[in-house]
Amino acid sequence: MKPASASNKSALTPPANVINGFHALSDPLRLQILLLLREQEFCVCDLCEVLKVSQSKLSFHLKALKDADLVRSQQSGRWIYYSLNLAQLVTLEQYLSDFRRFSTLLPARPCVD
Amino acid sequence: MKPASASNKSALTPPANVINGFHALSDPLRLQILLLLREQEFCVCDLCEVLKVSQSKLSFHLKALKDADLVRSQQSGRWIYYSLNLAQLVTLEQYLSDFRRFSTLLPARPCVD
DNA sequence: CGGTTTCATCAAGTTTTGTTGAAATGAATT
DNA sequence: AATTCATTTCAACAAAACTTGATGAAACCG
Repeated sequence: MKPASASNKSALTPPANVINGFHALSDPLRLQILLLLREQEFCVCDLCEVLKVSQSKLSFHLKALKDADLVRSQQSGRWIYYSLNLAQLVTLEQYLSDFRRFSTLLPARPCVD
Repeated sequence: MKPASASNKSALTPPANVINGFHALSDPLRLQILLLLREQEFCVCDLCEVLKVSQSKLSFHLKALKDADLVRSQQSGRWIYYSLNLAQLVTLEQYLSDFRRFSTLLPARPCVD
């Protein structure tokens, strides 16, 4: 067994959905997809045309975004429409904002009582 | 019949520092490093011990964080202290918050003519 | 039914990332 | 200047991510 030492404060493993989320955001094409979806839903073939990429390539990246829960898909006849999942974006935004909130060091902030 | 394709307004390439930033955040060890730096500066050897990883491995990830401008390093004698760069974290947070602000689709919004 | 459209998935190959241990750098100490 | 300590860099390998072209499944149309 492991002693709960005082220096054990922040050995927390970051949540998987956060890791996956940031990874999904770390690709230019995937970010462009998200930028487009910000304005409206898109089916795959329209995204292909707008972004000028092959369908299988797009499918690969849409899967990455979906696995990261950043987009949702919804079938309508032959088409599959992708849309943003704002909730997950907010989750990631929150995670980043917690860095600021819990940080003891603020940049160039004078220390006043 | 195909749905009307959207206007080509947002074909913007996302900025490199954003891409690099999110990539740097997409690794568990790197996030743990940032979590530690949130509380105080650390030299490499202390980080090694706390995180139980080899020095060269840590060095690799610190370089990734530094290239992404998420941390700064500062030499003091033989030691090199790493600290958070909150400004870059705020930049990424802003980028995410813009998704919300500029999004026209709110979740669970009914479609009315 | 047979053919076409839309999309996902697969296999094979390529590129990028990450890991490891050893060697190199560079500042302090003796 | 030799040695020690903290850290980076390197080379070799392993693992993961990405690309490409082909194949397949489901929805639709005539």
